[in-house]
Amino acid sequence: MDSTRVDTSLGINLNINPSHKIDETPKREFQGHDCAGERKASMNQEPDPLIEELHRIKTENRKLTEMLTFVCENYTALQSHLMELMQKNSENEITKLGKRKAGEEYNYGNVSGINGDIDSSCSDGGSCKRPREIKTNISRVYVRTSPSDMMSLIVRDGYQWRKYGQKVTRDNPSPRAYYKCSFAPSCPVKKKVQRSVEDPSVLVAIYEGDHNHPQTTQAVVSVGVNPGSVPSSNSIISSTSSPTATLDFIKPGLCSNAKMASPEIDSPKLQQFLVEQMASSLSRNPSFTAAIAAAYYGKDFRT
DNA sequence: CGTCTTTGACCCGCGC
DNA sequence: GCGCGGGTCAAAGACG
Ligand SMILES: [Zn+2]
Repeated sequence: MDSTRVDTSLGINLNINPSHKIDETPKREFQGHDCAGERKASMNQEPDPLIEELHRIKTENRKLTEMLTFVCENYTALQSHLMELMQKNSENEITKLGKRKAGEEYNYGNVSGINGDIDSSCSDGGSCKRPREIKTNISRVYVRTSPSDMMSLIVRDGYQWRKYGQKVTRDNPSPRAYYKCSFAPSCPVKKKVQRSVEDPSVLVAIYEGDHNHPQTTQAVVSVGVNPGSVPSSNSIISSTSSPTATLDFIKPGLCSNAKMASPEIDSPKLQQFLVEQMASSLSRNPSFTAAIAAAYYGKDFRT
């Protein structure tokens, strides 16, 4: 039950309640052990208030768990966004010469959707054929695998995929696998999975498009508590202090779809508020970006 | 028997 | 035009 392991050691000021009620966070209930004295005091009386309080604590605990799940979800999404920004910065600095060499080291990131596809209209007058429109949003996810499935090239993300190709690429000794969603053609999502050049225990999954259906296997959006149903437990590399925080796979693009899966978490407006707040808090901290980069490379230089 | 994986062939864009 | 590299197709096989 260490659902508190994803602690916000980054100093993120998470105002879950917009009305600054953060002071009455039920830390006391969360600790659980220190309630002994309190319970002993109330043991002399009838057990009704005790049960009542227990119930309340249970509810609160569940609420907190949900909130934690949600926060981690947003955290992952934000991280991907940060990767995107960092990649853009790197590309600007590196310019374009030696783009193949640059691609080896700086191709992490997340080109999520809104790529400025300006000038999609045919300015040329006549044939406006654009066979490869990039309207699908592409997201890149790094997944650490256990050394046992070193050659499986499988990322368990809750969806069902059908492999339709595998190629050996130029810059990477490990092959790249091509997957389509099993719901194709109704669901046009594709993904590419390849091992990282730097760290062969890290899989790089590139997703294109959004699913228009729920996940086929549940028990994926679990935080901290791993139900053990996933044998090849993949874990996203996402933390600054510990090299691998086992946030099970959450795709940033799914946040819009996942709101039907978690309808009780208030409103999407609050979600956006949370994301924005986290973004501002994180982007204000310059060492965070460096730490993220370090975490993505599996190294651990703490300033 | 249906579904998924494997794997060589094929296609297409790009640089020369 | 040609070669190269990345992406996809589809026949054959594996698997349940
Ligand atoms: Zn799908």
